[in-house]
Amino acid sequence: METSADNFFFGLLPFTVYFRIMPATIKDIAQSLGISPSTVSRALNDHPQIKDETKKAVREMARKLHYSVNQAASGLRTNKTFSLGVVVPQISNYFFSSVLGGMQKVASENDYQLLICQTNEKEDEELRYVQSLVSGRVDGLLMSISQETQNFDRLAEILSDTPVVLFDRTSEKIPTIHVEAEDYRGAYLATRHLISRGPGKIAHLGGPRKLTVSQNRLRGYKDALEENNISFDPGLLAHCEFDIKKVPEAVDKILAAHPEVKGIFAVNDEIAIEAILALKKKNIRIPEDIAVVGFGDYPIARIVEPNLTTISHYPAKIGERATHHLLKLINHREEAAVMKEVIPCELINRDSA
Amino acid sequence: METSADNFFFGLLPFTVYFRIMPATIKDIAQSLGISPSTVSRALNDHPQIKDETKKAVREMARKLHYSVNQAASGLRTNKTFSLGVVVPQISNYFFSSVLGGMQKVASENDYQLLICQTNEKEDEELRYVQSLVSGRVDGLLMSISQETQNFDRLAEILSDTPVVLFDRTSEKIPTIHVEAEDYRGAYLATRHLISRGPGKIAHLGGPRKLTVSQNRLRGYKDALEENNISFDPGLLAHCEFDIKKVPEAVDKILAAHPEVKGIFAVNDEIAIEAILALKKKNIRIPEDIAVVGFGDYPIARIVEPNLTTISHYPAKIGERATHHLLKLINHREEAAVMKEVIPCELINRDSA
DNA sequence: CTGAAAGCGCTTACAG
DNA sequence: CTGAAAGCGCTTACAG
Repeated sequence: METSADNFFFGLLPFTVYFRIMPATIKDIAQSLGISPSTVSRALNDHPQIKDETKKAVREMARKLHYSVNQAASGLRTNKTFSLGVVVPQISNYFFSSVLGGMQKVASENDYQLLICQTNEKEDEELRYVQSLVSGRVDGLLMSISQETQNFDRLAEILSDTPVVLFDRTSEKIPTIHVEAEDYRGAYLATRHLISRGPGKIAHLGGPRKLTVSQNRLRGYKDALEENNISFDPGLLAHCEFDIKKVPEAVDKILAAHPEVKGIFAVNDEIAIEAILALKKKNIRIPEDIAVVGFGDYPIARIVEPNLTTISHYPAKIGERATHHLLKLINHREEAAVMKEVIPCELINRDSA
Repeated sequence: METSADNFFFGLLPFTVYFRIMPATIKDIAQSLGISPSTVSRALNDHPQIKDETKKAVREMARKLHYSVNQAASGLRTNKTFSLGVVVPQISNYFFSSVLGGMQKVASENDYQLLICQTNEKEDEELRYVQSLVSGRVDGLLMSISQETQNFDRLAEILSDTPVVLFDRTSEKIPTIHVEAEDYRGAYLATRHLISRGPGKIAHLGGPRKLTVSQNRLRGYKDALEENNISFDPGLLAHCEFDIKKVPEAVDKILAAHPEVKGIFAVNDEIAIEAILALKKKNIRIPEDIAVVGFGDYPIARIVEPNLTTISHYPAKIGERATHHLLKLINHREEAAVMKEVIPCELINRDSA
């Protein structure tokens, strides 16, 4: 076994002194070939007026010299960076990391790269990142607004000069393309599913009130109740702010006001699963005594017992569509519009409801 | 309720025609203030020889004109991009997304941004991204090698000119700073924990053979056995390639060869949990009949029943340390060394073993 | 089909 | 303490 000194450094092997070899430029290629930099540039960009022979020679030499275009220089000249900025509240989160996966796919298919920033739900960090990305670093921005953000004026102002697509956490104060999950309809389906199991009260564990996501899911819940002639009872609603630590208390609150509750719809799977854990601790049977439906179809949904019935909202798809729209915005600026695309949700029927 | 037409577009609100307002430049500030661009640049960069008065005026005007530095231009001139490239096999994965979170934190504290690419475990995509990042886009690279990668020559060649730190998926063929979890010791601890529960055979569900991560965890397992005078039995080893679909078969294979097995150590939590699910289907009690230990302390570990005993390896910390090393490499190139930092692991004792 | 020249927005040695 | 000038590596109208 290795020693405990392993805990830190080991193996300080022979020093390597880095010296950054100056990368080859267009000028180097031109010189080695005895032609002009202009021609090299054109050949590299497959300009139609350059002889195939010349192109071939240039490409070969470029390979030989390990040439790769200097993006800063090219970007400075053309005002294109082939980078997209992404601003999310948190990277390490099932939903957002899946969205990022979808974005990366579409971006990469179109030879774009992603500059990803994490706001930690802080308004000032958000503003800082947006500012920095917009300053010549990216051709456009994909953004999901932080929870804390109150003042959209500055943001809207900065973004008015830049193609931007909002996803998931959107705001009407920033008029552009919005891509969202079908939050309203998903919540409606979830609640209807709970109602369909038989008569009884249905509670809702809601998310942060400020977020449109929470609001839309709450609306879906309320409308499903209404459609079934069940009047909305505020005592059946508790907000957990996406904070799983608040769940046991929220469940207690609901149970105290309405011990006879028979279904809970939670704003996301993490909250739903925490609720299941809390209910099980009280020896409440799921779904016999209380049924639970989540939102998101996180990997944990198929691990918890009973397996969580939930709404899948296809985060990778959200990322793909948002990126698709942004690239269209960048490439045909004149067609830019204020609009919303809603990605369909689906009820995944498992054992918790 | 909204109509099903919502599934796609809706709300094609008033068209907005974007026209990118040319952002203010240093020249604009200079003109409005009647001073030279040189002075503006110096003032903005807080050059010591500029009068405080001038600095103040310049900063005020910069704010008024919504000036922000053009990174492409500044980068072209100074050969600094203040961006770090990150190349990972997959973004939407608990381990990597947590590592990214840690990287983002340290990068942002040092005014660096992250350009993140996902290789999908493909050697050619990996090469393509590295190539592109290195071409003047980033000051350094953080990288976790894809499973498929066989040929390190080209990679090593490209990277020899660029500061690079490898994390988690490393290779000695790329001699630089490596940051890894304490895979060997974690596996050792996990296996020792299983052995300590009493006499009996301990199996291992291993990862992709090519990965050093898998190799180190396998070594830890073997050494723990050896230290307890248990000889290694290949019939107790099955490889699942990080593919949860292969787990039931692997469990069957082990159980067929050794029905009396009493502990399983899995290469990661996903595999461990899939094994628990498979065992439960066979009405095998956990941990009474067979105990299970995972690796990684994923969120699912505290949800599965029984709660998974596992090894925590602190992915965010791995990301933080890797970034820290890269920034040091970038800022004091001469101190660059070939070395390895190992982030300590810890046994998280829950109910599955 | 190719070249010479200008210029993208910045930084920085050089000069004063 | 400030300015004029050169130049980073590229692209592209202009000229031939």
